[in-house]
Amino acid sequence: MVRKTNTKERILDFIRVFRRDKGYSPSVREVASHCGIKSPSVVQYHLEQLLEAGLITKDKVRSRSIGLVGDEEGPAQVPLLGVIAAGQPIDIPSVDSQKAGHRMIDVPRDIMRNGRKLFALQVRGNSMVDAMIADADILIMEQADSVNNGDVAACWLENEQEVTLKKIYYEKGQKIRLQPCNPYMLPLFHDAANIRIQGKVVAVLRTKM
Amino acid sequence: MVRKTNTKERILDFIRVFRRDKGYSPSVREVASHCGIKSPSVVQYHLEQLLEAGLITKDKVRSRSIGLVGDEEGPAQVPLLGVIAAGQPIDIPSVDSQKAGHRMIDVPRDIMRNGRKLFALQVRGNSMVDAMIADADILIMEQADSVNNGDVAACWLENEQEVTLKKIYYEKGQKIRLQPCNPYMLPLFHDAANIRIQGKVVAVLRTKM
DNA sequence: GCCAAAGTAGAACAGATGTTCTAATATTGC
DNA sequence: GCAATATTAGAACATCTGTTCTACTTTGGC
Repeated sequence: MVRKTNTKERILDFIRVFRRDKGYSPSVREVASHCGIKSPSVVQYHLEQLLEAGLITKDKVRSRSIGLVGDEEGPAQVPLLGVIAAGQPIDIPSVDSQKAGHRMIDVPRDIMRNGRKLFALQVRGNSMVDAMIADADILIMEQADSVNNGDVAACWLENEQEVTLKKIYYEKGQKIRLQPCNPYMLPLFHDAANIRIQGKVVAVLRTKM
Repeated sequence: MVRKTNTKERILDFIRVFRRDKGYSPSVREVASHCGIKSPSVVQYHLEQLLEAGLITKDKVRSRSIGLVGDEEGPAQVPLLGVIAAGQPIDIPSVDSQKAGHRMIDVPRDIMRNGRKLFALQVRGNSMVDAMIADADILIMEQADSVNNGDVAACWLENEQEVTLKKIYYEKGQKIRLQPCNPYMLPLFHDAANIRIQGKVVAVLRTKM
């Protein structure tokens, strides 16, 4: 099966962007069509379970009556947990503690998908120009110990004692290919043992120009 | 006839409470029923006029697609007006026309300050790596013919026939210094006459990693 | 491999829904 | 009162839409 992401997640995501975009909910068949599903009954099948799980609301028989729970309102913000620089590992004090006076960073709504644990780090220095990331940029990251091939991740390199931001590809023989985001630069190869994934980069914001 | 309030007002009021209550819009016949109207065509008749007057939005044929304008505290979004690439000038079709089916881009709330006319352009190609901007990045821009020293602007270079993104510094003698955002790169100098400012870059978003 | 469970596809149906057309009725300006 | 305009009704239609049912395929545990 090629499908990587969960069908229910894709459905939720589609409903979210559709609603945000159009102001009303998609029909069952529109969901099917945009999520690569061939039959409305399949959508119905998943909607019933999402309803049971309390993730959506929905009136019987009413068209376009799907609602998302706990979605709207409340500004889209993530806590700024610290600084990321080349020479020091990321110290994440526990993402949940947003109570502690962390500055909150405004982010685009559409990256706040179903309860992902997101946080922000501010880049210090110019060590990541090879990842097209400038001094003072804000990285929006998701907590993760491991990532999928092609994801951009923040990695701590044990031997080098430094943080780097690269696309991750798992290769044969416990090797990991670190591919710079800048397409003009060449990849590095490391032993998996040398690399500690510290989080997955979801977005980059540059608002101070 | 006993009807005291205007029919259009009653329709608008009903749509408003219905949406607030249910989270989606009523159907034409539901409007009719709750507003004491006997025929869906009458509702259609009034909806057309409300649409013309710009008081509601509505997609043709889509059920329950009525939206109220200026109501619910729209999410922070700006219209994606087009593409920006090295070899072609930016063609901005008029920032106001957000009605035309432009895709709307979610942006951080805090960049939407005091009614600035913002729009978004998607970067195509890798011609702006020197500005730390990657392919597919989203530029959030503000309409502007001129900028202040140090602002990052999109400039059209007449002689070279290309778009570039640089920090702008006005120097003596009608010269303009174009300073790359990448601190490792050297500035260019141009005659002011060769440069047409096309907009000021407010932010850069990179959400597809 | 085997089996149960989960997921997908397709068809079919009843009712909902937006739309259009024509005709009737009410309102307004003169 | 009269005519022009605005509004309302009703019917009819094509399509959209939610729902249900059955059958088929994939997945995961053993």
